[in-house]
Amino acid sequence: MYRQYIDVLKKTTLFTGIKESEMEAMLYCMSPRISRYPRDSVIAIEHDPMEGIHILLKGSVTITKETEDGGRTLLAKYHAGNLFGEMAAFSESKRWPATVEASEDSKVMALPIQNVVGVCSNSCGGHRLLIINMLTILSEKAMRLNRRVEYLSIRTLRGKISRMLLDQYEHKKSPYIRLGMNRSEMADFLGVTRPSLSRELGHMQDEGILEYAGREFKLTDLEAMRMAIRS
Amino acid sequence: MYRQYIDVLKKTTLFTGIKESEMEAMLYCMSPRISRYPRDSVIAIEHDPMEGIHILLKGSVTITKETEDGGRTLLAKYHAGNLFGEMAAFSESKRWPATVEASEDSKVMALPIQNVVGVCSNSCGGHRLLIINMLTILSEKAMRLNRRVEYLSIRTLRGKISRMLLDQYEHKKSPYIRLGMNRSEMADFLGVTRPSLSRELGHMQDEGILEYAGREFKLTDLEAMRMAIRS
DNA sequence: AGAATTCGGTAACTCATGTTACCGATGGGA
DNA sequence: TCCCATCGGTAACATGAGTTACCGAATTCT
Repeated sequence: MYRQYIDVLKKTTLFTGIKESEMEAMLYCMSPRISRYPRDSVIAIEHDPMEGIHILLKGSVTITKETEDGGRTLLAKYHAGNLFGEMAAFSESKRWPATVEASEDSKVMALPIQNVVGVCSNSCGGHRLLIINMLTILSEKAMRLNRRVEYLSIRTLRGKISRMLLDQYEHKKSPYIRLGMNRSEMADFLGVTRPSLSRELGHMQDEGILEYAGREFKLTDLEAMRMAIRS
Repeated sequence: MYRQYIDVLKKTTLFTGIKESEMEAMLYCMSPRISRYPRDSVIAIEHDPMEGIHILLKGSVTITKETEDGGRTLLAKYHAGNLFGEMAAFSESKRWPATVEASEDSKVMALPIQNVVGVCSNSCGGHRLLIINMLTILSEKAMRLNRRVEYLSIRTLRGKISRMLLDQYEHKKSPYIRLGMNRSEMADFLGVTRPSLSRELGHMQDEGILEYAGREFKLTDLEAMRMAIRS
């Protein structure tokens, strides 16, 4: 019954380390609810109570948030194999912090949290791993948010840019960096406007601190970038 | 052996819902490591590998982070009954994201994460609750960080102030608000400088949007505040 | 009581960033 | 082929917020 979904489910970090053979049994054990949503239909509305964590089996969904003036901001877009709602599912309020809509015909698997953390009647061994994975997912999410807070807390635009690129540098150990986002997204991520970002990048290139073209960056003066971060 | 610590441990949300009678057995089951640290000694250094989640049994600790220029920023100060290290303990890297030092003579209980999520040989019932609590703690942390990102992403200072106070208003349903922080901390939280914050608060008071004295605020024009947030 | 420290308001000045608007390059669809 | 949308750079201008410095009030220490 759930076999057809195993390939998609393997993509989520929720099941890393769990054998395929175990997954089907675990799914039965957790009695997921699978729903279809036609394109542009609403999956959940901000403030709605939520029943568990969700895995997108097919299609894609957008996460949006109402702004004060009635507009919308796109927070994220997820594709098949992505997990969502995990942050709020275990929180006190258990309410959706944003609105979720299907941007294509989609299929979603909802796992009630009691069944995720619950005592497994089959006492399946993978369950413990599942919980560890869940903890890891939440930790990583918190760590990412923490990093973002650090970026946003830097007061100068040059500092923010430097911090972001240096982090990539530390990670890849290479001065050649390819970002996974376009300018608008980058500006958004750093909490500045796109023209301001473009201008500052231009200045930094003029000063020989870095070179760039589109999403490709080459860091040429790491010291200058480190300087820029100093509070 | 662990009985003496039960009163402190009850303060942490990690044990909420767990009976005192069960706690002692659970502690044995998790074999915690208890260490003493004299005042001003270092408990953990940024980037060190970590072995688990930590509970402060006695004393107080500071969490600091090195800035690029060799200075330090105080991120938090914890007291007896506080949990720390929970975010990184379950992350991929399992390294301390900041430095922890004892600001008084302190006693710390470290719970290795394998024992926290591990299969309990006594199959103690509280263990499941413990794990749920751990998930809740991480979720709440992520939610708080998320909120902070929202504040920091607002471009205008007036917007940030408004958002922060309106959130309190929604929460308490009262226009009379008492903040749990002083001006410097508030400025830091919003990612601005203290004089800028003071100035803007002054302007808002002049315009009759709010009144304040120290940590006490009275919101008089909610509409104006909502206006200010509009991206 | 006097001194030192912390806290918060204020003011003058500077400048970094937001705003707005326009333009060219690119690429996909009709 | 033309049109239209998206993306990113640029420029002029306005302004919001950082910087620095000072001051008084409240609090704590000696």
